[in-house]
Amino acid sequence: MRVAPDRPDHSENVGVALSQNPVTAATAATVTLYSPDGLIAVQEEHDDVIADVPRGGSVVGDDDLTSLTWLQNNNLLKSVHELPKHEFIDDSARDSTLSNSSASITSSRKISNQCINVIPRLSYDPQVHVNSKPPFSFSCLIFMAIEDSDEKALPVKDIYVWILDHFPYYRNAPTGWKNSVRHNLSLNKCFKKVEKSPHLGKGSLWMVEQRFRPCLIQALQKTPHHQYHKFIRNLNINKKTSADSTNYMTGDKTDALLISNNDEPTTKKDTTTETICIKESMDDVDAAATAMLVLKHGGYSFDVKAGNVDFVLQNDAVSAGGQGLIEITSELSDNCPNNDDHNYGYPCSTSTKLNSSCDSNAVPNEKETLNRYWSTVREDMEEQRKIVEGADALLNLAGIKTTAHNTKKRVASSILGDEQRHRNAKRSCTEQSSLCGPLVVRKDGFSTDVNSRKSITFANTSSRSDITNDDGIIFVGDSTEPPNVHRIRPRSRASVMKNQPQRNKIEKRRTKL
DNA sequence: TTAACATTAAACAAAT
DNA sequence: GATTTGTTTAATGTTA
Ligand SMILES: [Mg+2]
Repeated sequence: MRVAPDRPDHSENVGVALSQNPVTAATAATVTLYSPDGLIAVQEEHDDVIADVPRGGSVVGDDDLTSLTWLQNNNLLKSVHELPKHEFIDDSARDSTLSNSSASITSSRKISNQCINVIPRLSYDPQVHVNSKPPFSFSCLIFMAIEDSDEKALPVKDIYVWILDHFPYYRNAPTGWKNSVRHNLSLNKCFKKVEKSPHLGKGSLWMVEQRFRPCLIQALQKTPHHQYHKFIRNLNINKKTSADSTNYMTGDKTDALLISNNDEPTTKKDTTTETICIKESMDDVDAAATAMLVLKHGGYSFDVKAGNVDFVLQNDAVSAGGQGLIEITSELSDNCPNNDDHNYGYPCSTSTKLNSSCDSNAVPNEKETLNRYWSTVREDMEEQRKIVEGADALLNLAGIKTTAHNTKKRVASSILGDEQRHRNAKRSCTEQSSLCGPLVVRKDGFSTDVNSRKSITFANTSSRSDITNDDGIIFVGDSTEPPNVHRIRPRSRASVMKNQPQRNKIEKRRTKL
């Protein structure tokens, strides 16, 4: 008999989730911008500005990526206990804060008369705000836990323990979170299983898949209110962690470890040219070429610095946007292999916004440090570029197709593009259509995602005789791959109904007129 | 509005 | 046999 997951009633637990959205407000703000060439621009803007007011007086954006704290600390070795405990304002306290918020705003920021919707920077302390759900996603939590371990690997049990230790919220949370952790470990490509010797207990160890590490870092950086470096003892953002296989094999506790051999960079769903290239080449390319291929395509040595490198080259003239942001296109983004379902794709989108403001709490010679940093970054980039070029040449000689000179990789294939268009066009129609979709037979092996709200879009293609047979079966795709068959599920009634209030509203207004 | 991202629940199998 | 671990599907919420 199965025991249903325990779901304690926590109706009395008045937990407050951190707001995910920065509060915006019309303000007059002085924004200090730092760019790679060391230029400092001071902007006086009347605009909607993120009301994220830092301690210490200057304006810091929603992440510290460009702050010196971030750049300088290869080893962001901070204790969670360093977190201040008094500035966090949860939603319950927010209302009262709003009325006198201007008192909390530092001198660098003048609040216009109309502005009321500003709250001071939140400083979240998980040890104190035990009723607030941590702002970190499960992947981030897992990542932090693993990174914080000596071996850079943990069994699930220890991941639980780490999370409980660092985020006591989960002590009283519904037990489902453990399920979520396991779910995430399992589904998320960023985490891989590593076998360990049986006598070490049940289950496997879990590690971070190196090539996805930058994505996880980026996800951390994007976490609102993140202070992740305070949770991780040794998050070395500039290097591939040394604790991959080698560290493992020699570690005290783990000398019987074996790296699982099913941690291929590709899964059955992985249809990217990038990974396909790698997979196909493994058999018939010599080791050197393969290594270079890995180097090139995987970015497996992949690190934040590499990402920044490209950013510099691509953005020699970095422009400061009107919102106090420098918009960049980072190679980091492109290198994050995140296009597959269940990549749990970390926010490695095509463009990344780095908040370019600086923290006045940073060390005094920050400008110099930044300049130094960027110059080494340029050097590194040039070196890397040469290696990549070499790899391309070698691989082309070996008859391996590369995406040389194509840093913008994985542009959606035409098939996907078509699908996308189909979906875009059909999804809205589908909402009104029958709640019972036909059977879809996919021949192309593309998305095996049976998420109804994606797949059902094909239902409306039933009017197309070219892809629909008499049984109402729809065929999609034209490759010779074995078909994936699934029955399209309808969009749930609840989901459909969700849009109802709005329609009513519109209708009401119309009749009023 | 949409796809992508994320969370939660749960069924189920295998390992311990 | 019970519990833990791991995989998978489903439903739905959230974000850009
Ligand atoms: Mg995984």
